[in-house]
Amino acid sequence: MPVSSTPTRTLSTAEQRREDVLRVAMKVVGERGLYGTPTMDVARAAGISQAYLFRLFPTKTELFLAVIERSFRRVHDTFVEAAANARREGEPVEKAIGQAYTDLIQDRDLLLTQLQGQAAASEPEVRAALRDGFKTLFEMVERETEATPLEIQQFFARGMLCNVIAALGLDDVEEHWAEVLTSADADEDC
Amino acid sequence: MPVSSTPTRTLSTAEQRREDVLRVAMKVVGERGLYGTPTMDVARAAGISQAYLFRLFPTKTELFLAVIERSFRRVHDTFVEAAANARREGEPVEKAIGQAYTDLIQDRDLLLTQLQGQAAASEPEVRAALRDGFKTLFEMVERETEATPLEIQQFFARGMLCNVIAALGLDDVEEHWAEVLTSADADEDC
DNA sequence: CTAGTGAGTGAGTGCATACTCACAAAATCG
DNA sequence: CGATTTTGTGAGTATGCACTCACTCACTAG
Repeated sequence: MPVSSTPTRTLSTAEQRREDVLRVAMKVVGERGLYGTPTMDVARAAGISQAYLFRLFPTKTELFLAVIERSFRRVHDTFVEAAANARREGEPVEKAIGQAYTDLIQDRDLLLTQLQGQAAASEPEVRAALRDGFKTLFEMVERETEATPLEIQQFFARGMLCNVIAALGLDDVEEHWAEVLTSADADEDC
Repeated sequence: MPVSSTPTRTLSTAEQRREDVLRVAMKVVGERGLYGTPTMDVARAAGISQAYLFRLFPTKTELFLAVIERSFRRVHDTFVEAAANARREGEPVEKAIGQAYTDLIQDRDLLLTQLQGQAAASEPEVRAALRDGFKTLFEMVERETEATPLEIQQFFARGMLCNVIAALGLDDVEEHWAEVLTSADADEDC
């Protein structure tokens, strides 16, 4: 384990590479999921050989799991940071969370990754990772906000709706039904 | 096209077979989706040869599309029927829809099929079928109920949450977070 | 009966793809 | 410097799977 190395380096460390791979893997895997994405596509997108991809992640499933975990971590960290900021500034945490939320749903890859994870939940390891991710997320929201159980449920429900909005590309559909489903307004007119 | 045939028949008509196949296909396809489900599995589950499966559905994608359409049709018809019944009995349509809803979410295969459809939405034909299904569903709900746009949005959002609850099997998880997410209560205590 | 049609299959074919291995070159260590 | 570790690859292999083809058999019309 090289620790005291010179900063000039043309090769990456494996850890760095893994991180790079995961970032681009979220794009590729988000489209077609665990079963539909050839490892070759991931390798190509990451700019490495397929052989080396398999050295970084010994199995396709493990790569997929890492993608999912990264996806959850991103959501989690974003919320925690927003809440911490709000608290430090003396602003309402609810608002901050709301803002973090609208930031996150801009990230199409993130939403698609979530969806693909759920679709592969028949794989026990994947299901376990998803349950764990949701549990952590849930408890964080419960801890950081004053929201009631019903509100939290609605919060997550809305998140799931965002996933399918991303998958169907409803943002670009200019029809009444699509606009109602995608609308983010809090006001309710009769 | 045999129309005036005797009712004793050991072979099925192709139409009948197709329907049979779709019914069992919802089970199989719901687990692993378009890319993850070998056609052989569907054929075996339906009790026919793979060769004949391909005569009934010329391509795997077309089979998948048929599954999705069937899935949407089931949801649609259930709601329409419930609404019609309620109206005939002079009962509130909202309640009837709510009841139809809780009936539908008992059908795990149906929910999983929906989720798998969404996960395969990068396939243009699939995406088109999903958009069409949602549009039809949306307009039906809008027509049959008095719900506000926000309510309709929440209605669909909750449907999406049900899909992932089914996928993760949260009904069987006896932990606080899972219970809150799966709870169907309308009452909100402080 | 015979001829024709539609249900149904066994046994492939060819290609995609998860995973491996033998090897090269760069970095680091002593 | 040479020895060792670590990043990285080209060229496989073996299996799984979508789709095909040449058939057989059940049924019906005439």
